[in-house]
Amino acid sequence: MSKFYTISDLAQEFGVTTRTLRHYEDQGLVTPARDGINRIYSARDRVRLKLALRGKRLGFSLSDIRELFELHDLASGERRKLEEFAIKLERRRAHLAQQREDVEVMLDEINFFSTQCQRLLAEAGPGKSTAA
Amino acid sequence: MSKFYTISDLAQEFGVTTRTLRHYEDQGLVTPARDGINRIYSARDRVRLKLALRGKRLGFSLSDIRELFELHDLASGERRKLEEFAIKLERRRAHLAQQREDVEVMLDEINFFSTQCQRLLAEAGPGKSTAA
DNA sequence: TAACTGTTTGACGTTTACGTAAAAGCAATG
DNA sequence: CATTGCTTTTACGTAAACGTCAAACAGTTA
Repeated sequence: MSKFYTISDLAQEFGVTTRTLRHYEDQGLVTPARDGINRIYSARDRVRLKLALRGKRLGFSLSDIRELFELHDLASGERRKLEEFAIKLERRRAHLAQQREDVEVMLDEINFFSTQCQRLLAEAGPGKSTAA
Repeated sequence: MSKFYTISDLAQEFGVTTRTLRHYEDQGLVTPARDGINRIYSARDRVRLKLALRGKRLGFSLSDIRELFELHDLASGERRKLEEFAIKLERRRAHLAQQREDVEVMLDEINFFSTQCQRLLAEAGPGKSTAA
Protein backbone atom coordinates (compact mmCIF):
# COMPACT_ATOMS: atom_id res chain seq x y z
CA MET A 1 0.00 0.00 0.00
CA SER A 2 2.68 2.46 0.94
CA LYS A 3 3.80 4.35 -2.11
CA PHE A 4 7.29 5.28 -3.14
CA TYR A 5 8.69 8.33 -4.84
CA THR A 6 11.69 9.43 -6.82
CA ILE A 7 13.60 12.51 -5.86
CA SER A 8 11.94 14.59 -8.54
CA ASP A 9 8.51 13.29 -7.60
CA LEU A 10 8.82 14.85 -4.20
CA ALA A 11 10.66 17.89 -5.48
CA GLN A 12 7.85 18.62 -7.88
CA GLU A 13 5.08 17.92 -5.44
CA PHE A 14 6.48 20.25 -2.81
CA GLY A 15 8.02 22.85 -5.06
CA VAL A 16 11.60 22.40 -3.96
CA THR A 17 14.73 21.41 -5.85
CA THR A 18 16.37 18.00 -5.78
CA ARG A 19 19.33 19.73 -4.22
CA THR A 20 17.13 20.63 -1.30
CA LEU A 21 16.09 17.03 -0.85
CA ARG A 22 19.68 15.86 -0.88
CA HIS A 23 20.56 18.56 1.56
CA TYR A 24 17.78 17.47 3.87
CA GLU A 25 19.14 13.97 3.66
CA ASP A 26 22.57 15.27 4.65
CA GLN A 27 20.93 16.93 7.60
CA GLY A 28 19.16 13.75 8.57
CA LEU A 29 15.64 14.94 7.87
CA VAL A 30 14.85 12.23 5.36
CA THR A 31 16.42 8.81 4.90
CA PRO A 32 15.51 7.48 1.48
CA ALA A 33 16.36 3.92 0.54
CA ARG A 34 18.27 3.06 -2.62
CA ASP A 35 17.40 1.33 -5.83
CA GLY A 36 20.92 0.62 -6.90
CA ILE A 37 22.27 4.13 -6.81
CA ASN A 38 19.00 6.04 -7.03
CA ARG A 39 17.13 7.32 -4.03
CA ILE A 40 13.70 5.96 -3.21
CA TYR A 41 11.56 7.98 -0.88
CA SER A 42 8.93 6.32 1.29
CA ALA A 43 5.63 7.67 2.56
CA ARG A 44 7.43 8.36 5.81
CA ASP A 45 9.97 10.47 3.97
CA ARG A 46 7.17 12.32 2.31
CA VAL A 47 5.53 13.08 5.62
CA ARG A 48 8.82 14.23 7.03
CA LEU A 49 9.42 16.52 4.12
CA LYS A 50 5.99 17.99 4.59
CA LEU A 51 6.65 18.56 8.28
CA ALA A 52 10.05 20.01 7.52
CA LEU A 53 8.63 22.53 5.10
CA ARG A 54 6.01 23.53 7.61
CA GLY A 55 8.73 24.03 10.16
CA LYS A 56 10.66 26.15 7.70
CA ARG A 57 7.66 28.35 7.01
CA LEU A 58 7.60 29.06 10.71
CA GLY A 59 11.26 29.98 10.83
CA PHE A 60 12.61 26.77 12.33
CA SER A 61 16.15 25.84 11.40
CA LEU A 62 16.87 22.46 9.88
CA SER A 63 18.52 21.31 13.08
CA ASP A 64 15.47 22.46 15.03
CA ILE A 65 13.39 20.33 12.74
CA ARG A 66 15.68 17.37 13.04
CA GLU A 67 15.50 17.64 16.80
CA LEU A 68 11.73 17.63 16.59
CA PHE A 69 11.91 14.48 14.52
CA GLU A 70 14.20 12.89 17.01
CA LEU A 71 11.82 13.79 19.80
CA HIS A 72 9.00 12.39 17.76
CA ASP A 73 10.83 9.14 17.23
CA LEU A 74 11.78 9.00 20.84
CA ALA A 75 8.16 9.48 21.80
CA SER A 76 7.07 6.42 19.93
CA GLY A 77 9.72 4.27 21.51
CA GLU A 78 11.40 4.50 24.86
CA ARG A 79 9.71 6.16 27.75
CA ARG A 80 12.56 6.69 30.12
CA LYS A 81 13.49 10.11 28.91
CA LEU A 82 9.92 11.13 29.14
CA GLU A 83 10.51 13.91 31.60
CA GLU A 84 13.18 15.45 29.45
CA PHE A 85 10.82 15.08 26.55
CA ALA A 86 8.07 16.83 28.45
CA ILE A 87 10.38 19.72 29.23
CA LYS A 88 11.37 20.15 25.62
CA LEU A 89 7.76 19.92 24.64
CA GLU A 90 6.96 22.76 26.97
CA ARG A 91 9.66 24.88 25.36
CA ARG A 92 8.18 24.13 21.98
CA ARG A 93 4.78 24.95 23.23
CA ALA A 94 5.94 28.29 24.57
CA HIS A 95 7.64 29.03 21.29
CA LEU A 96 4.54 28.21 19.33
CA ALA A 97 2.34 30.15 21.68
CA GLN A 98 4.56 33.14 21.01
CA GLN A 99 4.26 32.51 17.31
CA ARG A 100 0.55 32.27 17.54
CA GLU A 101 0.39 35.57 19.33
CA ASP A 102 2.72 37.10 16.78
CA VAL A 103 0.59 35.86 13.95
CA GLU A 104 -2.60 37.13 15.51
CA VAL A 105 -1.13 40.55 16.09
CA MET A 106 0.17 40.78 12.56
CA LEU A 107 -3.09 39.56 11.12
CA ASP A 108 -4.90 42.21 13.10
CA GLU A 109 -2.58 44.81 11.68
CA ILE A 110 -3.02 43.53 8.17
CA ASN A 111 -6.75 43.51 8.61
CA PHE A 112 -6.69 47.06 9.89
CA PHE A 113 -4.71 48.29 6.92
CA SER A 114 -6.74 46.22 4.54
CA THR A 115 -9.99 47.67 5.81
CA GLN A 116 -8.56 51.14 5.69
CA CYS A 117 -7.36 50.45 2.21
CA GLN A 118 -10.69 49.15 0.97
CA ARG A 119 -12.44 52.18 2.43
CA LEU A 120 -10.13 54.57 0.61
CA LEU A 121 -10.48 52.63 -2.61
CA ALA A 122 -14.25 52.69 -2.26
CA GLU A 123 -14.20 56.43 -1.64
CA ALA A 124 -12.18 56.90 -4.77
CA GLY A 125 -15.22 55.67 -6.61
CA PRO A 126 -16.49 52.17 -7.32
CA GLY A 127 -16.10 52.81 -11.03
CA LYS A 128 -12.99 52.08 -13.03
CA SER A 129 -9.51 52.93 -11.83
CA THR A 130 -8.19 54.71 -8.78
CA ALA A 131 -8.27 58.06 -10.52
CA ALA A 132 -10.15 60.72 -8.58
CA MET B 1 7.17 63.01 26.25
CA SER B 2 8.78 60.71 23.75
CA LYS B 3 11.70 58.92 25.32
CA PHE B 4 15.10 58.27 23.82
CA TYR B 5 17.44 55.35 24.10
CA THR B 6 21.08 54.50 23.64
CA ILE B 7 22.09 51.54 21.57
CA SER B 8 22.69 49.39 24.61
CA ASP B 9 19.40 50.43 26.16
CA LEU B 10 17.53 48.83 23.30
CA ALA B 11 19.95 45.95 22.99
CA GLN B 12 19.41 45.05 26.62
CA GLU B 13 15.67 45.54 26.54
CA PHE B 14 15.20 43.27 23.55
CA GLY B 15 17.98 40.82 24.19
CA VAL B 16 19.97 41.51 21.06
CA THR B 17 23.51 42.75 20.54
CA THR B 18 24.50 46.26 19.55
CA ARG B 19 25.87 44.71 16.40
CA THR B 20 22.38 43.61 15.54
CA LEU B 21 21.05 47.12 15.98
CA ARG B 22 23.76 48.56 13.75
CA HIS B 23 23.02 45.87 11.22
CA TYR B 24 19.33 46.74 11.29
CA GLU B 25 20.28 50.33 10.69
CA ASP B 26 22.35 49.27 7.68
CA GLN B 27 19.29 47.45 6.41
CA GLY B 28 17.11 50.51 6.95
CA LEU B 29 14.95 49.06 9.70
CA VAL B 30 15.80 51.75 12.23
CA THR B 31 17.07 55.28 11.68
CA PRO B 32 18.50 56.59 14.93
CA ALA B 33 19.54 60.23 15.21
CA ARG B 34 22.95 61.23 16.46
CA ASP B 35 24.26 62.95 19.54
CA GLY B 36 27.61 63.93 18.12
CA ILE B 37 28.82 60.55 17.07
CA ASN B 38 26.57 58.40 19.24
CA ARG B 39 23.28 56.93 18.11
CA ILE B 40 20.06 58.04 19.72
CA TYR B 41 17.03 55.84 19.25
CA SER B 42 13.53 57.27 19.34
CA ALA B 43 10.28 55.69 20.46
CA ARG B 44 9.60 55.07 16.79
CA ASP B 45 12.86 53.17 16.47
CA ARG B 46 11.92 51.16 19.51
CA VAL B 47 8.58 50.23 18.00
CA ARG B 48 10.24 49.30 14.75
CA LEU B 49 12.72 47.11 16.53
CA LYS B 50 9.90 45.38 18.33
CA LEU B 51 8.07 44.80 15.07
CA ALA B 52 11.24 43.62 13.38
CA LEU B 53 11.88 41.05 16.08
CA ARG B 54 8.34 39.82 15.83
CA GLY B 55 8.80 39.46 12.10
CA LYS B 56 11.99 37.53 12.68
CA ARG B 57 10.29 35.14 15.07
CA LEU B 58 7.92 34.36 12.23
CA GLY B 59 10.71 33.74 9.78
CA PHE B 60 10.53 37.00 7.85
CA SER B 61 13.76 38.20 6.31
CA LEU B 62 15.07 41.65 7.13
CA SER B 63 14.19 42.86 3.65
CA ASP B 64 10.68 41.47 4.08
CA ILE B 65 10.43 43.47 7.25
CA ARG B 66 11.79 46.58 5.65
CA GLU B 67 9.26 46.24 2.88
CA LEU B 68 6.50 45.97 5.45
CA PHE B 69 7.76 49.17 7.06
CA GLU B 70 7.79 50.90 3.72
CA LEU B 71 4.25 49.75 3.07
CA HIS B 72 3.31 50.97 6.49
CA ASP B 73 4.83 54.37 5.84
CA LEU B 74 3.22 54.49 2.45
CA ALA B 75 -0.13 53.72 4.02
CA SER B 76 -0.02 56.79 6.20
CA GLY B 77 0.82 59.04 3.29
CA GLU B 78 0.00 58.78 -0.34
CA ARG B 79 -3.02 56.89 -1.52
CA ARG B 80 -2.28 56.47 -5.17
CA LYS B 81 -0.50 53.19 -4.89
CA LEU B 82 -3.31 51.91 -2.81
CA GLU B 83 -4.24 49.12 -5.13
CA GLU B 84 -0.72 47.84 -5.23
CA PHE B 85 -0.69 48.12 -1.50
CA ALA B 86 -3.89 46.13 -1.25
CA ILE B 87 -2.40 43.39 -3.39
CA LYS B 88 0.68 43.14 -1.26
CA LEU B 89 -1.49 43.11 1.81
CA GLU B 90 -3.36 40.16 0.43
CA ARG B 91 -0.12 38.30 -0.11
CA ARG B 92 0.85 39.03 3.43
CA ARG B 93 -2.47 37.88 4.66
CA ALA B 94 -2.21 34.65 2.77
CA HIS B 95 1.26 34.12 4.18
CA LEU B 96 0.07 34.76 7.70
CA ALA B 97 -2.97 32.60 7.24
CA GLN B 98 -0.64 29.79 6.26
CA GLN B 99 1.47 30.49 9.30
CA ARG B 100 -1.54 30.46 11.53
CA GLU B 101 -2.58 27.13 10.16
CA ASP B 102 0.94 25.82 10.58
CA VAL B 103 1.05 26.99 14.15
CA GLU B 104 -2.29 25.45 14.97
CA VAL B 105 -1.30 22.12 13.50
CA MET B 106 1.96 22.08 15.36
CA LEU B 107 0.31 23.11 18.60
CA ASP B 108 -2.16 20.29 18.17
CA GLU B 109 0.69 17.88 17.72
CA ILE B 110 2.53 19.23 20.71
CA ASN B 111 -0.60 18.98 22.77
CA PHE B 112 -1.11 15.43 21.69
CA PHE B 113 2.38 14.40 22.66
CA SER B 114 2.22 16.40 25.83
CA THR B 115 -0.98 14.71 26.90
CA GLN B 116 0.42 11.33 26.00
CA CYS B 117 3.52 12.20 27.89
CA GLN B 118 1.69 13.31 31.01
CA ARG B 119 -0.36 10.14 30.97
CA LEU B 120 2.69 7.97 30.83
CA LEU B 121 4.36 9.95 33.55
CA ALA B 122 1.26 9.65 35.70
CA GLU B 123 1.12 5.91 35.13
CA ALA B 124 4.73 5.62 36.20
CA GLY B 125 3.51 6.74 39.58
CA PRO B 126 2.87 10.20 40.98
CA GLY B 127 5.60 9.67 43.51
CA LYS B 128 9.28 10.34 42.96
CA SER B 129 11.13 9.62 39.77
CA THR B 130 10.22 8.01 36.51
CA ALA B 131 11.40 4.60 37.67
CA ALA B 132 8.82 1.88 37.13
C1' DT C 1 45.49 63.39 34.10
C1' DA C 2 45.11 58.55 33.93
C1' DA C 3 42.06 54.82 33.65
C1' DC C 4 37.63 53.11 32.71
C1' DT C 5 33.42 52.51 30.26
C1' DG C 6 30.71 52.80 26.32
C1' DT C 7 30.63 54.02 21.72
C1' DT C 8 32.18 54.47 16.85
C1' DT C 9 33.57 52.59 12.17
C1' DG C 10 35.65 49.23 9.48
C1' DA C 11 36.43 44.67 8.00
C1' DC C 12 37.04 39.91 7.95
C1' DG C 13 34.82 35.44 9.79
C1' DT C 14 30.93 32.19 10.45
C1' DT C 15 26.68 29.64 10.03
C1' DT C 16 22.67 28.23 7.56
C1' DA C 17 20.49 26.76 3.54
C1' DC C 18 20.82 25.93 -0.22
C1' DG C 19 22.57 27.27 -5.72
C1' DT C 20 25.24 25.83 -9.38
C1' DA C 21 28.46 23.65 -12.22
C1' DA C 22 31.21 19.55 -13.43
C1' DA C 23 31.86 14.86 -14.56
C1' DA C 24 29.94 10.55 -14.77
C1' DG C 25 26.51 6.60 -14.51
C1' DC C 26 22.01 4.12 -15.90
C1' DA C 27 17.90 3.52 -18.84
C1' DA C 28 14.78 4.02 -22.41
C1' DT C 29 14.15 5.40 -27.07
C1' DG C 30 14.64 6.55 -31.83
C1' DC D 1 24.27 2.42 -30.63
C1' DA D 2 24.10 7.22 -29.86
C1' DT D 3 21.24 10.57 -27.89
C1' DT D 4 18.19 12.19 -24.39
C1' DG D 5 16.77 12.43 -19.71
C1' DC D 6 17.18 11.68 -15.03
C1' DT D 7 20.16 10.62 -11.65
C1' DT D 8 24.55 10.44 -8.87
C1' DT D 9 28.64 12.56 -6.12
C1' DT D 10 31.87 16.27 -5.44
C1' DA D 11 32.75 20.70 -4.57
C1' DC D 12 33.04 25.51 -4.84
C1' DG D 13 29.83 29.70 -4.55
C1' DT D 14 26.47 32.70 -2.34
C1' DA D 15 23.08 35.50 0.35
C1' DA D 16 21.46 36.53 4.85
C1' DA D 17 22.27 37.70 9.48
C1' DC D 18 24.90 38.57 12.26
C1' DG D 19 29.79 37.44 15.28
C1' DT D 20 34.13 39.03 16.38
C1' DC D 21 37.99 41.40 16.51
C1' DA D 22 40.72 45.96 16.04
C1' DA D 23 41.74 50.72 16.47
C1' DA D 24 40.09 54.94 17.86
C1' DC D 25 37.28 58.49 20.16
C1' DA D 26 34.36 60.51 24.00
C1' DG D 27 32.63 61.20 28.58
C1' DT D 28 33.41 60.58 33.53
C1' DT D 29 35.18 59.12 37.56
C1' DA D 30 39.16 58.28 40.82
